Amino acid sequence: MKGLDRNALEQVAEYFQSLAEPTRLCLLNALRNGEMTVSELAEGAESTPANVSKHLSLLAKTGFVERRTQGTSAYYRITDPDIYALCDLVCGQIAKRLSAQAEAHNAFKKAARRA
Amino acid sequence: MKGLDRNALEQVAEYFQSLAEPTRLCLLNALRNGEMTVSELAEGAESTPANVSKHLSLLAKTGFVERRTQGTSAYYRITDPDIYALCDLVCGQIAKRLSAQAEAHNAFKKAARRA
DNA sequence: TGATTACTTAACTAATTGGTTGTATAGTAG
DNA sequence: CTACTATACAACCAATTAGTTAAGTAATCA
Repeated sequence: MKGLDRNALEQVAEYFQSLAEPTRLCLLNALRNGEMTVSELAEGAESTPANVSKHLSLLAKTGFVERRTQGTSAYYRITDPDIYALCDLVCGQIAKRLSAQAEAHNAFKKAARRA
Repeated sequence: MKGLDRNALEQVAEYFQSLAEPTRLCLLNALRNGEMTVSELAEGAESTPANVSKHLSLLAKTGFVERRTQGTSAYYRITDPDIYALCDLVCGQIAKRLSAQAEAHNAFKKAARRA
């Protein structure tokens, strides 16, 4: 990520955009355990099949998931498990921030006690 | 990222959302080389100071950058360089996809030649 | 065949967002 | 003080988007 032209930046942004929605993250997280149908995913995500289907087709378009049909059901699965490395990295970043916040909070309380 | 409640998912989504915009990625990329003023960043990103200022305050609010003023200028810098690990990981993912696409493209051409 | 199930998609609404423009603030120079 | 510079911010607009609703498609079963 050094000499990035506008086109490359847009690709990276689109990648992040796919992950910038709680419901989609929930779907990807559910798919950690293997492929699932739309209705199973909808139940797990506490959403409607229509909404989940829309999110899944976006994730399919951007290459995060793949689709397989069997009978009247559509099974979705993760294309490349490496994306979880990304999610875990982000979770680590957020955890780091939260602990930094906690530390700052403690420091503040300490200072308040001194005052 | 296993047992994630709605709140955690929203935090992660917000994190990704901050990175889901080409101009903001451009700013973060420019800040790899150290702190810069708003107008310097605006020039580098081929945007207006007002627009860049808005993006920077979002990045500051979500904790990606920090602000320092000197004279009439505002200098921004990266809070935690570890975010670049994330960006590089994403670039790697995208590169992987592009090469997969290229391979599929070649396979298609090969098949077409055979037909 | 008709009925049911599972999913997709189009149309719509409400909310969000990137960018622009104009105004306000703060520091600096004369 | 005024004038100028750098930045921030509010108001606004156009475009995008998450979610709902209803209609449409495809496979299964009586």
